[in-house]
Amino acid sequence: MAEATKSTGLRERKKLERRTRLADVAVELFERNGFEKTTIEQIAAAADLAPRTFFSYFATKDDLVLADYTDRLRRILEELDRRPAAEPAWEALRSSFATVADDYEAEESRIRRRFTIMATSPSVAARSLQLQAGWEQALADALTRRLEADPGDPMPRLLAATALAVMRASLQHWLLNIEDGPLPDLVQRSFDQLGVGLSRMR
Amino acid sequence: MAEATKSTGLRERKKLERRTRLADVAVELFERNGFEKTTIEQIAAAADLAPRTFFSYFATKDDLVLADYTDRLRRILEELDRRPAAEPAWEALRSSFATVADDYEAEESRIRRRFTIMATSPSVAARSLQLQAGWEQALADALTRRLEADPGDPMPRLLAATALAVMRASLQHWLLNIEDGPLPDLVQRSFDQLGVGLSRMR
DNA sequence: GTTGCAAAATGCAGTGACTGCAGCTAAACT
DNA sequence: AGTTTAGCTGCAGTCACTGCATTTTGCAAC
Repeated sequence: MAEATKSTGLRERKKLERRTRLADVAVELFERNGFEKTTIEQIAAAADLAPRTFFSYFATKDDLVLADYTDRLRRILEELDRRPAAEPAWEALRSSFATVADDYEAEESRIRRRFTIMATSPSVAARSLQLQAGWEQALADALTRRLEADPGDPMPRLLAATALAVMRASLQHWLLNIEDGPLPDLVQRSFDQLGVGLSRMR
Repeated sequence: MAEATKSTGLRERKKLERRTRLADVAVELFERNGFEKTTIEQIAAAADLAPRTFFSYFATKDDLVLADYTDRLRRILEELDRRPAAEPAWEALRSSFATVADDYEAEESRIRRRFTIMATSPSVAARSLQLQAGWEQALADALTRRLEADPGDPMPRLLAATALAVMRASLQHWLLNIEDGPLPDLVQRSFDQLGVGLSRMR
């Protein structure tokens, strides 16, 4: 039972607890008063911390809303690694994103709340896209390794960009038209519709 | 000769001149001193305007770098409208983006300069992506009309998102690997590689 | 349990983007 | 010339975010 509980010490535990507490009270305040009208000072006060301390946990106010993005990317990459090497790249991407779609579906309320905030505060939406651009890079790298392609081959990046675009479009559609069925199905269908041409390669 | 010269009056002409002057001196300052280290005060001074006046021309400092984005979107939409209605959507998109690729190619130095600024100042990159998200919406709307699809049909958005992703990936590849040939060719090829599955629909 | 160390929290004093408001200048119209 | 009005300007203020100096606190060695 080496690292089952990763709370190595009190210090680490407190750190994590403070981070989640900040994110929690922040989202609550955002929903009550709006993102723009909530100041960092208020958030820090609600989390019982000094304003200055906020910035050792989050680089920007935007990041507060997108706290789990890092995990999400890791999840995609893990799933991608788990797919058999013989499987065509587009297939592997489809499966990986389907898994993530399951996660989203399971956390619908959280996702929806975030969507609401993004809809009214452009800076958060912008930051979200910027983080996704980082995902694109990471995905492209992973695909380059997977396909054993040249570092200069544009195909991995093209695949990564397209997959992310499909995911984003599906997510948005799902959030706005929930009657069209569960997200994983939507993602599957979208990937398939694009995939006819792609699944052939490798 | 009603609106051949759209300089209706002195007021309009001055307005336009000031706007371009601001953008010009700003880019110059950005290149010399870096984006972050250039203040709005300096820009206004260099353009011989009051700092407060800057904000009646540009909403944010970021927008200064992306001054021409609106035109670019209009261009894409115009080209799309110009394509024959019988042409499959993916084909039409490919042609439209190829035209824009020509524009980019012709303005390589400007594009490259902007790319450099974006690479070092994340907020500009984020803003750029956010504007592109607006393009996605506009493109999706145009495609919905073109395909006479239901307002709820996810396909137009999927097409729009994918096309933009392809364009972005191609552009980035072109900027980093100029030896791989002209941008329009790259765009064409990328569209084709994805298109096998798509060109069938409509 | 006391002592010494390092990480983290805090306080302070800034910088700079951006906003609202109120007054002024100059273009435009009669 | 006289009036209207769009747009420039100055001023005061808010707030995200930063660097630096200081204090607190978990932790480990003794």
